[in-house]
Amino acid sequence: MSRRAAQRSYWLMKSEPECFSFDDLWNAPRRRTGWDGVRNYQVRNFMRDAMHVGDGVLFYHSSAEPPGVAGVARIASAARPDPTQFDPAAEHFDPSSSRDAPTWLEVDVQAVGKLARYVSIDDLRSAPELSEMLVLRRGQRLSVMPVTAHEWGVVLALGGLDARDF
DNA sequence: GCCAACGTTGGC
DNA sequence: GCCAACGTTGGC
Repeated sequence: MSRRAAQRSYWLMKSEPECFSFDDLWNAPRRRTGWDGVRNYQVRNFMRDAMHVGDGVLFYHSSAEPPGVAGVARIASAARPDPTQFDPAAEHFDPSSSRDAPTWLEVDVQAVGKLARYVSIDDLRSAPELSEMLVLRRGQRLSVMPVTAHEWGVVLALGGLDARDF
């Protein structure tokens, strides 16, 4: 069953490019990967309750020089248990989680478009229409956060893309 | 590398 | 359930 465009949600997802960049996603098999390692309850709840296949994703480079939106992606799967929580060798192993009642979730994210221009955090701050964007808010540390449909369109335009294509 | 912000932990 | 200590995030 298809979802109406009006129900589509948009997200900004942060990754440190030294760890995993948008180009890494673009070059991955089927241009997609499991977004594992989330260990924040609010983000877990976004994945569980509010994300849907087809939602738009602004792929944001944090701890980059400069930080900014590097590409466009989509949510490509429903939420499922994050396998790294069960792996003692994984960086984000969680010994308190069990397979019967997994604490942490992941979703698949798939790259769908390269930006014509990188949209730096200064570019975002300079756009009056983006003044309420959560990623620009002081002290905002969530690695995944919602973006409004309007902000989505403005950011894509700053990146040289037409939101109607995505 | 600094440090403000803020989520989590754990003693009480 | 309070709250101080601690750990992490992420821009600068």
